Amino acid sequence: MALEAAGGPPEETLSLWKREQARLKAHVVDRDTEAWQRDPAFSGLQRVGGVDVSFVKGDSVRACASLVVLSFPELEVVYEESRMVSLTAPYVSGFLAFREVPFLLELVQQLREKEPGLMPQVLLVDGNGVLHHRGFGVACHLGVLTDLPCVGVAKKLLQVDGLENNALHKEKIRLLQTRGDSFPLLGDSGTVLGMPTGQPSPSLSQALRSHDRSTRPLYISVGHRMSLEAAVRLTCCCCRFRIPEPVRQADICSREHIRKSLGLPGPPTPRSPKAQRPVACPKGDSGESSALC
DNA sequence: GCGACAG
DNA sequence: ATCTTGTCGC
Repeated sequence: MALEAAGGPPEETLSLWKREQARLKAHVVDRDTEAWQRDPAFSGLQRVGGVDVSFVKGDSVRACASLVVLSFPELEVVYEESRMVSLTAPYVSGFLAFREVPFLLELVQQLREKEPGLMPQVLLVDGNGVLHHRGFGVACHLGVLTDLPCVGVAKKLLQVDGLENNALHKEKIRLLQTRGDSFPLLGDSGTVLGMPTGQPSPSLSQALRSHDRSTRPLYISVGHRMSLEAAVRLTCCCCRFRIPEPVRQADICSREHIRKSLGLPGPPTPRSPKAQRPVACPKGDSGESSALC
């Protein structure tokens, strides 16, 4: 029947999607637009949002989209909303936004209507920003459509623009010693490649060690309305563990929602005997890396 | 044919 | 993304 399970979306669809990405890309702002973004302590920043989509195990359609808002710098959840959704678009590398963004957008709009005072001042998005085949990943996409500052936070390196997770890259990762350490991801487009409209695209992404006890880096890239420097610094300030709290809480939230909606076994009440501590941020520089908070 | 492939 | 308990370590 009308199942395209075999080879993914038809070429025609991908072509439309590419055009849409190119159109929206023109609206991306890859620099700081807010005063707090340039402040060494992020003074003025009070709410950081996170979004995520989790999936139902054996189901390729049902999923749960979540939006959470955390106070800053305490990182306490002040808002959370989850919604079961029916996915329409399949996952295709380079087109993640067409699968997830429509639902995330709905969550943001719902918040805008019902609790405008809790609107986050920035969104951490699970996935890439400008570190993308065409320089327009899901974090850019959501950023432009919501006009909110966004940061792309990916757990794996998307090997585009000549970037490779090879021995040299792994060696650079090994040199990241403490949280806040990072190195720039330099693609080929710095020379001639890159986008048609003559976008120079200098390193707009970095590999970041987000936690002292985590070897695997995060790949941070500009989403919208924020500089890479601020994006990396902010991400680090949001990390109690390897994954920044806003994204981590959104993930927990969506998975929990799925469990409930499936009427599953009792949720193991996670005891929290410890009082939560405010987040401490990285200290002075080391080599090419820098981080202040 | 082979390798790559954010979530 | 998801499949998964116990386990090793601080």
